[in-house]
Amino acid sequence: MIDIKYLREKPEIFYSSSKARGFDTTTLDKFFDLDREWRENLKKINDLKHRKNQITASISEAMKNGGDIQALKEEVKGLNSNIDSLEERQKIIETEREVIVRTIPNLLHDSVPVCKGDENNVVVRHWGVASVFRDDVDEYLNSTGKTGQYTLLDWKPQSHVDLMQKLDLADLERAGRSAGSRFFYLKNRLVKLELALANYAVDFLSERGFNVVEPPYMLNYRAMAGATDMDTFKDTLYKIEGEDLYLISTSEHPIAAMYMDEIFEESSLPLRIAGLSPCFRKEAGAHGKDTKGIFRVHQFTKIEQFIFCHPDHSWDFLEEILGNAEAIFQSLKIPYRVVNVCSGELGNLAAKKFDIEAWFPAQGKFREVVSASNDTDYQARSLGIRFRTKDGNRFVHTLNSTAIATTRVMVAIMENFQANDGSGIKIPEALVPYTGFDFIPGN
RNA sequence: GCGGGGAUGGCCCAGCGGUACGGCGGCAGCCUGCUAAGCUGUUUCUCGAAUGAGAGCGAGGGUUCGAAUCCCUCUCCCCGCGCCA
Repeated sequence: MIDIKYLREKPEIFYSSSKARGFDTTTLDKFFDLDREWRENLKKINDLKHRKNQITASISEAMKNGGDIQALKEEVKGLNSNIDSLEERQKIIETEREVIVRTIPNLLHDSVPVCKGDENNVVVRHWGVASVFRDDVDEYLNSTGKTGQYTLLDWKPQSHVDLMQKLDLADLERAGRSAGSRFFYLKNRLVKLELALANYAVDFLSERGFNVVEPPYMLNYRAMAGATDMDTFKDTLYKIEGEDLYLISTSEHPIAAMYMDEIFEESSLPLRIAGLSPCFRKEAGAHGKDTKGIFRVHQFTKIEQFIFCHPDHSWDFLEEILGNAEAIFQSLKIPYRVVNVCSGELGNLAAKKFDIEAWFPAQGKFREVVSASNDTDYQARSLGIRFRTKDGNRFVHTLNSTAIATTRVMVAIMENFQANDGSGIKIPEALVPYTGFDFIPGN
């Protein structure tokens, strides 16, 4: 959540940031109304309590000296009923204010492009020589500022759905029956490929100073509410019936919550953590999009980068985690572009976000495979994660980025490295030590 | 799941109906040539421009003029027992 004190101090900054995001600023008006009443109420309550404390002390005194205390007792009872009713009102105000404050998005970084839809996303750079079918050349060039390099294909690449069926790598129909749409049974060498990707990402990040963590796959409300926002709750989280537990939608959340209410020594920052977990997502509102295959699914495995750091360095670390993700895709030889995501498309937590979009030759477009965000102190404040300084405790900054979301990367590999006769899929060289094979053949 | 013991400031710990003791660490200052030691003060949150006031003893209720302390419910941790891949 945002800093209430700062909101009181500099309301205009929050109004302009909210406007750029397309966030309804009447919410901010409501906050200030409630906050004013809250402070007035607090003053009254504290004055009454002060009086009560004085009387209580004089009762104590009177009892020692054998004075009369009946009248004093009556006065305290009167004060108590006043205090009770004011505190009841105060609780209501606090709850309402809390609900509102939690919806107020993080302040945008200056470099975030302002927009409504995703049209103003800024392409920062692109990498690789893409395989582009002749009909998709315009799309590819327009998506790379006309400077993207490519190999022209005169044959239409097959979709990953067709490839998986042809090569017996997944069973989607049976998954539909036993679990529902957007689920899958992975099979054979695709399972090995997934394990290889997970292993590869874990090794890659370990070598770059990350501690590897496999987190709980469920969180209680308090941890989840601290690590996420209401949009995530509404649209993506699965709840366990009858328990205070939610299935995680990314290991970002359990890892952020891992240090809930803790205080780091400054010397222990930055703390780099690589999270490995399945991710469960409702994908509400995604009807009609990517209904086939494993591109958009309710359950997938992801290796995530997470960093707790000193506030002065978080923008450097955003470059670091984005760089790590890029290095992974370069090592896999998957062409991609980096996008600076515009204000209207940002989540509430992120002050700035870069997406990496890989080129998918069968779909003929760039699509999101990585999201790298700096949440500044927003998530840390909700979770109470601080570090010690000689001038008191300050909130850390938190950052997160995908390293590898296995399903999407497997789709990218299938689409980019399929043999032109549909006979199989080549495995990127960097993965071969992990898979133990360099090709997925047909039967 | 059953029994027993716990949860107090950054950390350790006392208090067990009269408003949170002491230590360690941190910070500021004093003091010796430096360091160590020693001495003094300070150390959480909220409101307030400020003198200041309020809150805070795992969480939530209750009894009382007054609750860290007594009562009830819950959470988590430790030690046994049970169950278990």
